[in-house]
Amino acid sequence: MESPRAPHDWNVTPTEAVALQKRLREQLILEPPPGLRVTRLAGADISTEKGNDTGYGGMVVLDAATLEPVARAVAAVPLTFPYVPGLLSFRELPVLAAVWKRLTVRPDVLIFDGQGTAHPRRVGIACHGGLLFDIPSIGCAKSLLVGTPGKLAERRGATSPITHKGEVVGMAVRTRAGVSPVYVSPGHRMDLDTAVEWVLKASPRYREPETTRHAHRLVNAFRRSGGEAAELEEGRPG
DNA sequence: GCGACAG
DNA sequence: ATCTTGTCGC
Repeated sequence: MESPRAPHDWNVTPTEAVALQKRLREQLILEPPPGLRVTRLAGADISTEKGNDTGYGGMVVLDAATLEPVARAVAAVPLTFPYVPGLLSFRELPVLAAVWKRLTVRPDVLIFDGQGTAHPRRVGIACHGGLLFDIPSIGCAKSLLVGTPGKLAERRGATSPITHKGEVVGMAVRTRAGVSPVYVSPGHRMDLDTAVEWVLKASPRYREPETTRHAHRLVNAFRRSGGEAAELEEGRPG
């Protein structure tokens, strides 16, 4: 008997990856679990360096009320898939899956650095990762892959739908007044409104969510340390 | 065919 | 994403 969310093989070609995305898309649940209570938020990211094919990944779990780090984990894994626009998850998720196994404190929502449904086939890394880890997830990207947002006010909190081929696939969200917006879209077990709500709550001061900022700093420190986890695994100021 | 193209 | 110093501006 096959599990509803049996992990698939990562050893695939770009053509096979596209076919897999079309199947994964059908498994997406674009609605949050009834009565979802978010007490912990987490951010995921990976860092790489030019002459090295290693992906240094990390995740940081934050208390949703204070946005203070409560747990973290890292993992260094060889990268076997190239960066291809639209297939980012096949390059980064093998690394994040190793990190996820080491993360003992489970978050209620996981925010990815990349798109959710604002994707050519509506299966960005946030969707794929949400399905893989079976967790409510959000895609929060710094730039667009597809779609066009309408004009949005300069004040923090302003939003404008991102339309692609006649449908709303995400939302441009101004997390900081007068600064470029971030592009938010639901991953899995999530809807657009809830995704926007949490990205704004997680970004009280800077353009990017604290989840992403913490994860970004963690993986960069991890990479520069040459893959020496050591103190990076336990609580340490960001 | 041409241009666009998350990280 | 990464390679990289200084510099303009609040």
